[in-house]
Amino acid sequence: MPAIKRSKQRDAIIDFLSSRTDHPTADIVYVNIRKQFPNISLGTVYRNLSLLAQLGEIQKISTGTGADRFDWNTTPHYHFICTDCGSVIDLEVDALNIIKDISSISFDGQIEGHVAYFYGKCPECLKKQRQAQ
Amino acid sequence: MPAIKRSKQRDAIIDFLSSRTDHPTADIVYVNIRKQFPNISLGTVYRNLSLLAQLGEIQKISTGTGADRFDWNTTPHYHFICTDCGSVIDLEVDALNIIKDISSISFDGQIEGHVAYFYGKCPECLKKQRQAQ
DNA sequence: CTGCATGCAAAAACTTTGCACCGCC
DNA sequence: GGCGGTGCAAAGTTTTTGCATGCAG
Repeated sequence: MPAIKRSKQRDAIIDFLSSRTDHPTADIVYVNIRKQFPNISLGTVYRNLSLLAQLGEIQKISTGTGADRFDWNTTPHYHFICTDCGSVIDLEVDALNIIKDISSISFDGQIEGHVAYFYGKCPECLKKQRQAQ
Repeated sequence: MPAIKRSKQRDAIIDFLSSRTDHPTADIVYVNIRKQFPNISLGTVYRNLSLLAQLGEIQKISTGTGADRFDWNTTPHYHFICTDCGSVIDLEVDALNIIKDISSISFDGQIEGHVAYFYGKCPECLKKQRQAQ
């Protein structure tokens, strides 16, 4: 594999992601990095996000609705996706329990990782719903 | 919401899905249904798959790589996705354990459902890997 | 009849890629 | 200078949608 050289654009992408906890899409990253690098291209953003995800420096989240999102928080945790507004929120769940469940699975293949998404209504949308009644 | 009328095309899609356990993509459904309805359009396939998923009659699986897949098996179960060949395999895990974990999550929103994907190498690819060595 | 479902095609949404150029080591 | 990264644009992939027509209830 080719050597990896540092670049200002990639640094800026990491900086931006580390400043957010709301799991931005590639396009949101692009729009924001443009404030600093007006000439950066969407292709570069995608290339770097893919690279960083492969390196394990960020996490890619496929919500199943709309564009993929990216999370700088690589510690084991899970995601909640609001079915009303689409926002993605970190969940603190003890991964150990789920990992214990995995070890009990009878499966001939080799399980190397897992992701879990929880769906429902986020606190914001719950509040709005109650107000509307 | 509008009333739902039965259609031969939708019936055929359900029939096809119920005959498979390999979680076909919309395109695979399309190609196969065309044997029976040569004039069916991809749009109709997508419309019906979305509808059925909303009704809870099938399950949509966003693997994060390539097109979404659809599963006729709506009983609680999880999916294994092979990182080598992309195949999707049903996993028999006791959902109750995971649901117990969920109830212990401290979260102000309302969790209504969850999905989990497990990644790794499927039995087939493991075998090939061993043979190649 | 009424209006939902379909076929068709265009377009939208999202992501990847080829290529020439730029800049770091 | 060599090689990886970038910008730009084109193309690829997957999914949605507008509209006229067809068919179920």
